[in-house]
Formats: sequence, C-alpha cells, structure tokens
Amino acid sequence: MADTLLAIDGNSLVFRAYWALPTTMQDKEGRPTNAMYGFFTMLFRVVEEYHPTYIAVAFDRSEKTFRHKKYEEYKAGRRKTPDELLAQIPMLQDALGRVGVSWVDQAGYEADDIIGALSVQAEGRNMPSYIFTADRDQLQLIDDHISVVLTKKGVTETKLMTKDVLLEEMGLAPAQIPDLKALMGDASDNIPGIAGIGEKTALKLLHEYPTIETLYENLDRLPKNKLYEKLVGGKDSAFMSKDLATIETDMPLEKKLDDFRFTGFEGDGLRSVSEQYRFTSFLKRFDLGSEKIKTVKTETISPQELTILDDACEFAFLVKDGVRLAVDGETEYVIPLKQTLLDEGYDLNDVLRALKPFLADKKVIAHDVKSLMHEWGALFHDFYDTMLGAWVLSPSYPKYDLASVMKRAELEENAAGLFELSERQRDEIERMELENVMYEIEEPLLRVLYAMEEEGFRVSGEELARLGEKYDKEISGLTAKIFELAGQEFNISSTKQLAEVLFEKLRLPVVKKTKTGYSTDIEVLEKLEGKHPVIPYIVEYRALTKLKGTYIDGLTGMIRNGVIHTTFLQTATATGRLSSAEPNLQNIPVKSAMANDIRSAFVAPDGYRIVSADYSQIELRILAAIADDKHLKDAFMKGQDIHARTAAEVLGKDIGAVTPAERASAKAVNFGIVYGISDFGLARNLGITRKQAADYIARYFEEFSGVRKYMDEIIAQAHEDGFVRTLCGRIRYIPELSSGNYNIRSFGERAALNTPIQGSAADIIKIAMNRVEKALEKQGYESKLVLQVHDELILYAKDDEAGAVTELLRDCMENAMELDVPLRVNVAQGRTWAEAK
DNA sequence: CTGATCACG
DNA sequence: ACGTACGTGATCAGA
Repeated sequence: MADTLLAIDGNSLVFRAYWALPTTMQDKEGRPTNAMYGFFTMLFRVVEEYHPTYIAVAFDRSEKTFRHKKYEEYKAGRRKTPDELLAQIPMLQDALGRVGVSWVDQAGYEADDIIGALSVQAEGRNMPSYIFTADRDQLQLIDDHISVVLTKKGVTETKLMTKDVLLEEMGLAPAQIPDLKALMGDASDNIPGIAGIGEKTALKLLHEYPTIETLYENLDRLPKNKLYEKLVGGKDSAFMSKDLATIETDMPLEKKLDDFRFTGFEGDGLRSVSEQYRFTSFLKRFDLGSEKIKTVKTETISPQELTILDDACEFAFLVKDGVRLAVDGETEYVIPLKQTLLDEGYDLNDVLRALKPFLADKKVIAHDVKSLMHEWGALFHDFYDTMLGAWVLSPSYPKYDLASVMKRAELEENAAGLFELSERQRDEIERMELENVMYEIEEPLLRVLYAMEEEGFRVSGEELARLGEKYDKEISGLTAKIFELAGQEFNISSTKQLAEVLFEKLRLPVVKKTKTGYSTDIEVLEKLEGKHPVIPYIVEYRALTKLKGTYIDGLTGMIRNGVIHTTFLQTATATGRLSSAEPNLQNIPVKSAMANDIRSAFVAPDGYRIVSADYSQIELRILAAIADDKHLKDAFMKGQDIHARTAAEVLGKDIGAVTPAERASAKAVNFGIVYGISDFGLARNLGITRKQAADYIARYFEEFSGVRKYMDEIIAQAHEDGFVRTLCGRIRYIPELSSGNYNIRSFGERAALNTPIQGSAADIIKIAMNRVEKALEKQGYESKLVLQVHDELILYAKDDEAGAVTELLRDCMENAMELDVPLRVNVAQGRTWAEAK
C-alpha cells in the first residue's frame, strides 16, 4: 500500500471533542473522559477512511511561542481552558502511546507548525498527507499532495478539503488563507484583521487582488468610500495579522517522519485503554469484548443462594421471566419472577432482602425500569433502561416493548442480548449526541414519573356517582326526544344507524363521507343544524354520552382506595412528549360545564390543596426564539396578547383597535403556523374561502418574516439530514420526507416544522419537572407532583407550603431553559382541580 | 381488531 | 395537480 501520512492537530481536535460531548463521561475515578473519547472516535473514523501508514498527533506546548513574542495579545482573548480538558491531554498522550500512535510536541512551537513541517517533509517524498484538524487556518497548507480533513459539526462528520474544493467553495488558493485572515481576522486566535471587514468583503477583495500586498499596492484604484478608509486605517493590523496567520513550515523539527510509522492499532493497548477509561464501545468496535456476558447456559437459583454470587456479579439484568445475573463466561443465573416465587411460598421480604444487593448496588440493566420499580420497589440506584434508549435513539416506532425492540435489533431476550443491546445503544447515543436527552433529561425523569404514578390523584367516587345519575337523566330525556323527532328508535351511538336515519330516512344532505360510509362527526352535524329539529339533540347526546362514558363511568372503574394511578408512557410519542394511559389523565375535559363537574371530583388529600401551573403560550415563545422573529419576539418581550398582536401586524392596525373576531382569526393562524399551515386547513378552520386564507397567510409571512425563514430552513435541513432536533438535541427521523408521494412528503414537512416546537416544549417541561422534584426534596417539602399535561404541572401542595410552592414552581418552570424570550407561568390553586384554574 | 369519533395540549 | 393543519388515548360499534 502506498505510504500516506495522517498529521493530526491534537489540540484542536481535543478542544472540539471536549465541547461536543458532556463531561459526565467519566472513568472509574470520576475523571472526565469526554475529550479523549471524542478524539479516539474521530481518530478511528479517519484511520478507517484514509489508511495512513504514518500518523503524527501534534500538540501545543504551554510555553510561549515565537508568535507571542511577535504579538503579545496573541490568543489572549480566549476563555481559560477548563481544567477538566487540560487534565485529559496527558491522559490522551499516554493512551495514544499505548495503542501504537505516535505523538509529538516541541517547545516554542504549536501543533500547526509541526504539522506544516511534517507535511512538507512528506511532500518532498511525494507521499500524500492528510491534515486532520478543526482549525480552518490550516487550509493554507493544502498542496498537490497535501489535503486537509476538517471536522464538521460534533465529532462524527468530516469533510475532505483539497485545492479544488477550496477553489470552488471560496474561490481561493491555499496560499491566500493568511490573506483572508489578515482582512477578516479570527476571533478564536485573537487575530484582529481589519475592524469592520468580514468574510464576504474579504473574499470579494481577494478575488480582485490575490494578496494583501497587491491590494495595498493598488489601494488608490479603490473608490474612496468607507471600505477604503477601513483598509487605510487597518493596514498595520492587516500585515500583522497575516504574519500571525501564516504557518511556518521550516521549523527545526526534532523528530523525523520515520518516527511516526503506523502499523495498526495495538490490541492489548486498546483493550487496556478501553477498560481503564470505560470506553466499552471501543471493545466492540475492535472485537475485543470480554466474554463475561456471553452466556451459554442458564440456571435457576433461589433467593437464599444469591449471596454466593454477590462478588462475582457486576450487572443485574431484568428481563421478562425474572432477574438474571450473568456471572462468568458461561452461566446466567435466573431468579424467577416475583409472582412465581410467591406462588412457591417464598416470603416477599426474604426475596427483596436477598435481591437488594443486586438491585441496589449493581448496575441494573433492564427494559422498562419504571414498571420494574413498581414491581420491586424503587431500589434502583444505578440503572440503564433499554426501552428508554431505544426510544431516545428513534422515537417514531409504534412499540417499544422488549419483544419489539429485541426483534428490531435481532437479539435474543436474555441477559447477553440485553447487555449487547445496552452497549450498542450507549454507543449510538454518543454517536448521535443524545447524551443530554438520555442521561440528563429522561433518566432522572423516569424516577419523577415513578413517584407521580405511585402517588396518584385522589378522585371522589361519590361525586362521580352523583354526576353519573344526573347525566343519565339528561341522556334519557335526549334519547326520547331524538326517537320522537326521528320517528323511530335506533342506537344513536352507532354512526352507521345514525347515518341511515339522517341521510336515508330523513333525506338530509350528505356533507362528508368516510372510508366506510357517511360521516356524522360534529362538523357534519353543525352543517345540518337548522335543516332538521333533531340535530341539536343529537349534538347534545353525543357530548353527554362521550363525557359520561369516558370520564364518569370510565374513571369510576379506575379508582383504588380513593385514588387513580395513571401510567405515564415515556416512550410513546415521536416528538418527546409524554402520554398518559389507563386512564389517560391528560385529556380530562376542561371547556364545558360538564367538564367543570368532572374536574371537581379530582381533589387534594386533607391538609393539601391542588396547585396548577401552566406555561403561557410556550410553543409560540419557542417559535419566536428559534425563528428569531423580530415581531414575535417583540410581542413577548413586551408581554403583549400574542393573538391580538398578530392581528394588529397582519391587518396593519393598532393593537388596541383589534376586534374580538379579528383576534380569534389570528389565534387560528397562530395555531396553524405551529402545525405547518396550509390555506386549505386555515380556510376550513375559519370558515372562510381558500383565497382569503391564502391572503391572510401571505400577509402573516410578510410581517413575520423570521417565521417564514425558519420554516424554509428547517424543512431544507430536514430533507438534507433526514431528521430534526429539538432545542435539547432530541432527534426525530422523518423518513416521509423522501417519499415520492406528495401527501406523505407534505406530512413529513409539517412534522419537520412542528417537532422542534412541540418537542422543545416537551424538553422544557421535563427539565422543569426534574428541577421541581429536586427543589421540593431539597427544601424538605411534603408537596408533590401529581400530573403533567404537556404545558401544565399539577401538584398537591401542603396548605402551609402553598405560597412557597407557587414561587418554587414559577422559578423552576420559567428558568428551565434560557430563551431569547421570557417563559411565563400562570399558577392557580383550589380544593379541587376545577377550582385550580 | 379497526374505524370513527372526540377528549386534551 | 396533488389533498392537508401537530401530538396523543378511550370508547363504542361492528366486523
């Protein structure tokens, strides 16, 4: 194979890796390892791609370099390098040596000087070299045999820069890079350039005059404008900057090219480095995995025998048939499910006592940890949940139960399979930069949700029973009236029978059809109102039976000891929201009189009251912030009524002159914007013509141009990446975007638009929940979170804590994330949920 | 078990 | 020229 040099800018890549990854990645001693991990990830990738036979990782030295002597403020503007990063450099150098990669530094010189000298040596031998760096300065070293591999975002992507690419993208030759820096400067290196000249102007000038020398020779030819004055005033600075930005390739390098021969990574070194720093994914990458989790046989073990395994076992796995403990290379011990043990006559306390060392002290790897907490008690101190991992990595699957996840991963449902799954997921979470979402948001939230589910919401069965009787009477009255007016008896709840009566017997006009027949939904019934006296009764009947069936009868059956325990599904939505099931407490009616009746059955325990805190317009605030829209931001900064302001902007009138009807239309438009508006949808919603809706939307975008720009950009980016991210980095893949079907593709675009908004709101309230829980605990309060309804938190507040809890909620929620617009929260309280509005 | 409908944000 | 708002879960009817 032809010889190839890979010259790596160690400092620049370590910096990049450090800022791209969280410092929560630590070795067994608790020392951060994120920069090392990121560096190795990048190194492996680039080695795989370019097959170097020589590798040199160059580092800066802390001594002053000749550049400091020339220009004392050189690099002075940089923020201080964090100690957590500095500490990783010697660790990395040690690790590089152990895996068979040579590194180099030299007093008085920086990494780029060393790289320059080495690549010129290689050029002398006609040996191609690749310079791997995050620093665009080094583009000046490009030559026929020298290319630069630049890191793109994060630590996962790179871009190969050659003469041709540089010419095409910037219209520059490599030697012009110092001239570019001379004019535009470089904030990261504190190279001043010329004040007021940025990349655009600098490039324009260099396209005319290839160097600053020729530029200044011909300065008199330039028009005598502002730019001219800047150039005249900045001349000294420009030449100084060029000097600083120029990499010397003739430094007296102490080492020689042949000192950097690379013959592949050394297996033993890799293994020891990976184990020391807990880089488990590297073991797998190089197939160095220890065999301890690859079990071949399974034995059942009783709780009494467990103690003999305690020392030998590092992980506990919880899978569907019980607790599995993989101890050595061969055997996996199974403790059967709790129920089986109880059936066999074991005392629950004995079982728990025996299991406690495994659940409380080992790392527990399990699928659906929250349900296991309900089964075994919350004695999980250190867990990894593969259900959560699967969802965070790709949240659009319909199911995340163990069987579905294992099937997709093509793994077996045993301890070895679960271990392998968890390793792959951790690796992928790092690769996709989902550490924050997984480890800082979802994992802590799991415990918060567990506590909320455990606590439940007190509901008065008596109150629900009274309401049931009351509404039964109303429903019977309506039923009789409907039969009388329709002239026959039928099942009003059957859409099929109702359609028959309305559209065949009574010959009412058909408004809309479904796949299977006539539609009778509320929209249709509203259109038919006035065409037959039975219609209003049917509308009323629908509303009452729906609410009674779902929320009175349905909820009554879910009360246990006066309390309803919902289950929060943490892995159900594609956007990052929670959902609630069995029963769903996130869709309890709120709007009507009957809704008020139902909510009044949700009560606080004695000595407590209900406190409810909801974010005001959180989605539009997020839109204002991410779209960086002038008017939208201004409205929120001024605390204005956002719908009135929208109407005012679009209609070109004063905000005080907006009528209620105009405000209502603007409200519908704001909803539409968040959902991915279309004139058709808006027209239908407002009952106006499509043309009128289109005009309204066009005027909206004229005024809110930041929003339009955001929409174009997020859709373009989603098409390019195949996914979108929320403010916290949560990912949703949108495969629909590449569909050839217009409808499917359009759906994808609306999802691409909406997900960063809805999902960021979910991020924010989740962060707030974690903070609320922590703050309540820290203060020693007995108040408790009981519900989350997307933009709203509901708590039991102890009577004497209510005031403090109100402030605590406001603080945690409004400061959960810093945006360019303020987050606002409204808090209310009462004896019942109905009163806390 | 699926479709239609409708409750919530 | 396509046919449309985003995200959920529960209930009922009728296969």
